[in-house]
Amino acid sequence: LNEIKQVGTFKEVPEGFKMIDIGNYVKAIPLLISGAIKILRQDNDGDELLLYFLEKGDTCAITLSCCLGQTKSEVRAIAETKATLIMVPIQKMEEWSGKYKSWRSFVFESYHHRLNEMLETIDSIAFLKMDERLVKYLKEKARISQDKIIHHTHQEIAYELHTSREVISRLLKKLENLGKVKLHRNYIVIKDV
Amino acid sequence: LNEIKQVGTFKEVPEGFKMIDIGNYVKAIPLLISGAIKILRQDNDGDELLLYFLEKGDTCAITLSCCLGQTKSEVRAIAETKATLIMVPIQKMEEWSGKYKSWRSFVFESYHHRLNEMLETIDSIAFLKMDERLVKYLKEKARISQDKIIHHTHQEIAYELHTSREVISRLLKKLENLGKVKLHRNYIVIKDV
DNA sequence: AACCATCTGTAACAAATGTTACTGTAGGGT
DNA sequence: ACCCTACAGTAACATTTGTTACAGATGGTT
Repeated sequence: LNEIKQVGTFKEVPEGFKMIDIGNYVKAIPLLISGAIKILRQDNDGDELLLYFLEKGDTCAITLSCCLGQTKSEVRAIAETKATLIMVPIQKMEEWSGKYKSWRSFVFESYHHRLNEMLETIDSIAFLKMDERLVKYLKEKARISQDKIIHHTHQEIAYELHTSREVISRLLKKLENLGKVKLHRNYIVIKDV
Repeated sequence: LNEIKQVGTFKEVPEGFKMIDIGNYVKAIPLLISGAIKILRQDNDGDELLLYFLEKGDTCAITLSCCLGQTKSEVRAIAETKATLIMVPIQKMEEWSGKYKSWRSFVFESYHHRLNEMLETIDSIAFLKMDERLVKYLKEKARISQDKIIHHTHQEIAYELHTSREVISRLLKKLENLGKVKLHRNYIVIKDV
C-alpha cells in the first residue's frame, strides 16, 4: 500500500470519458477506487458490444495483459459513471509480483474474476434471446448506477447489445405493457424486473 | 524445468477423454505437451458451446484460476485428439510464482492468451452469422487435427456451435454446392475454404 | 443378402431478429 | 411561442435461424 501511495497517481474522470481505445498502448495500470467503467468490444465494421463493467476494487485484467505483452488494447474502456482511480506505472507490476504475495493474489484474482465475467458474457450472447439479454442489461445498469432510472436512448442500448434501435424499442414496449418498465424520452424507469 | 520434472507426473489421454467436467474441483495444473484439448461451456439446459482449443505449450488459465480460488470448474475439457501432458500439483503454483520470474511470465502469458481467445470467441458469436461461424469452425478443426478430413457428424458440429442439426446440414450443403467441401457420411473433406 | 440403427437431405413452416420507411412527439434553443 | 432536431412508435416486409416431419442413404452386423 505504501508503494502504491508513492508511485501511483490519483485521477478523476467524468462520466463518458474514454479511457482506453482499441489500438492504444497502455502505459499504466488503473486501480478503480469508485465509480464504474464499461468495457466494449468492437469489430472491423465498427459494430459494438458491451462486455462487462469494472467496479470499485477492480482492475482491468486485459490491461494487465497488455502491459506485460506490450501489445495494443483489444477493447475500449469508457467511464460509465464518474470514477476515481489510481494509476500505477507498468514497471511496478512485474517488480511487485515477485516481491509481494498479496499483489500476486490480487492480480490472479483479477484474472479469475475477469475470465468469469467473460464466460458470463458468452453465456448471455450464446444462450439468451434478445428480450432476456435486454432485461439482464437493464438490471445490470440499474445496479451499477444504483438508480432505477436508466439514462440511455434506445439507440445507445441497441449499440451496446449489438442490435438495432427498432428491436430495442419493440422489446422495451413489450416490457412496458407487462408493467416492468416505464418509458420516457431519454430515460427508462425500472419498475419490476 | 527441474522442479517440474521432479513433482510433475506424465499423463497420456486418448481422444474423447473427459478431463474436467463442470463442477469438478481441480487438483493439478495440466501442461500440454502434444495434442489438443477442447474447452466447452454448458448452460443450465445442457446446451453446449465450444469456447476454444488448447494446444502444445498451453495451459488452462481457467484451471489456474480454479486452483487459486479453490472454486469449481465453470467449463468442460475434453481431449480433441490423443494428448500428452504433465500434471503439476497446485501448491507449486503459488510457490513458483514467487520464486521464478520465468514461471510468472508463463502464467501471465497464459492468461493473456486465454483472454484473447475468449474475445475471439465472443466476436464469432456476436458478430458472425452461422454460415461464417461454420466456415471458421471447419478451418479451425482442420488446423488443430492437421487433417483435411473432419470426422464429425452434423449433429456433433451443431452441438459445438449451439444450433440444430438441420441448420448445419443446410449450410454444409451450400458449402458443398460452392465447391468448398465434400460431404460424406460421418466425415467432411475440406477442399477450399 | 437382408436388416437395422444412424446419419443425411429436404421441404414446409414458425419464430426471432433485422431492415425500411414513415409518423408523431418531446424538449431545448432562439 | 415557435422551430428544429433527435428520439420514439410502429407497420410491413426480408432474412436468418429454429422446428417438425418425413424420406432416403449408408455402412456395419447377422
